[in-house]
Amino acid sequence: MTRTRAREFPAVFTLEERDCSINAVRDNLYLSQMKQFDANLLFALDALLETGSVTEAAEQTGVSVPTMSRTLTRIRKLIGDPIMVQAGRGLVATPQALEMRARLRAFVQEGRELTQLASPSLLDTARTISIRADESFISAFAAPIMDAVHLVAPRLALRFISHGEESVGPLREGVVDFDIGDIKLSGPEVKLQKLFAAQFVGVVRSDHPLASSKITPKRYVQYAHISASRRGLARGPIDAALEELGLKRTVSLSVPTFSSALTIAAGSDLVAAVPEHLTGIALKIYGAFVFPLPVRTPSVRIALAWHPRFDRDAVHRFVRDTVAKVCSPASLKQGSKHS
DNA sequence: ACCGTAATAGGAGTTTACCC
DNA sequence: GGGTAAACTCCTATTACGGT
Repeated sequence: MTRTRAREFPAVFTLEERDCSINAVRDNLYLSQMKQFDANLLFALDALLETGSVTEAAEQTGVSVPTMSRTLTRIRKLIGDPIMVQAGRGLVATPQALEMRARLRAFVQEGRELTQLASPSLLDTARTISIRADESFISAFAAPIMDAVHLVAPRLALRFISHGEESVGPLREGVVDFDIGDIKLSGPEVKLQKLFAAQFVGVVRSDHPLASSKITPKRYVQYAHISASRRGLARGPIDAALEELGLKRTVSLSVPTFSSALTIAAGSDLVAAVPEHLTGIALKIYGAFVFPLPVRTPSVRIALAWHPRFDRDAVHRFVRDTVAKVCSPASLKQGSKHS
């Protein structure tokens, strides 16, 4: 496997392309050269030719003088030429070394560029990151996340897609970079980071009669409700909590998303319950009245999930950190206050 | 196998002693 | 005083050795 690759890109491994033809690769001589080859030798030789001194080349490359001296010995053996010979206190390059110099420079330059490619600057990275999230999360966080991302990585594009069926497949294949929501996935193929615990709040239009005085469970059930459920379910944790108090609400309308429930509630007599992170939008855009639910409902743990194979990816890490910052409880508090 | 420390070898520049 | 050779010093490369 490795040998096949070496045959495909022989020029990377030696300075003499003519000796690295497919025929030469088949040659035992080339294979024995491959065994001795170390790309660092060429970086060292470049420093030696540039400085004309073992001492300075050692300093430049961060090794001791004896190490550089031994490296020069290895280079001499590999190339079969003295490469640099004593001239007074220093060394001078042999004609063969001088002949190699220009190509060596190009090799070193290319090597440096390649290693820089491995750790790209976020400023220059052009890439699209796909995030699968619930629509309420997208409404509340897509814009602030994008703003925070673009402060550091202006060429990164974010693609939010609606929350479909949860599975590891898309994460593994890179079709989806992140999954955000009440993640049920677990196992070695999923990395999780908790973002926040989402509580539900009630929303009505600003001049709704419910907003005129203290909202008790009894008053809460006196008005017709709108429920948000992707699967069209009219019953949820709120109904269960009310039932414990011997109360029952009337759900007159059921819609698939929290955003539409919010929009409809803000322009009707209906009472909606939406995740707390939509409070900002409810207040700022709709001028709605937002209130704590009069019954206790369990909070939903919102987490960020990704596949371990992207764990060390610099862009992934940056987006993860940014999402976590934007969604931190401190940011959420500030966001609600500002709205 | 590779690295660093210490010792060694060798070349060049500087200083000093000696001779004219 | 000036030129020359020997001694000394400094710098650099190499090698031996031990540690990781």
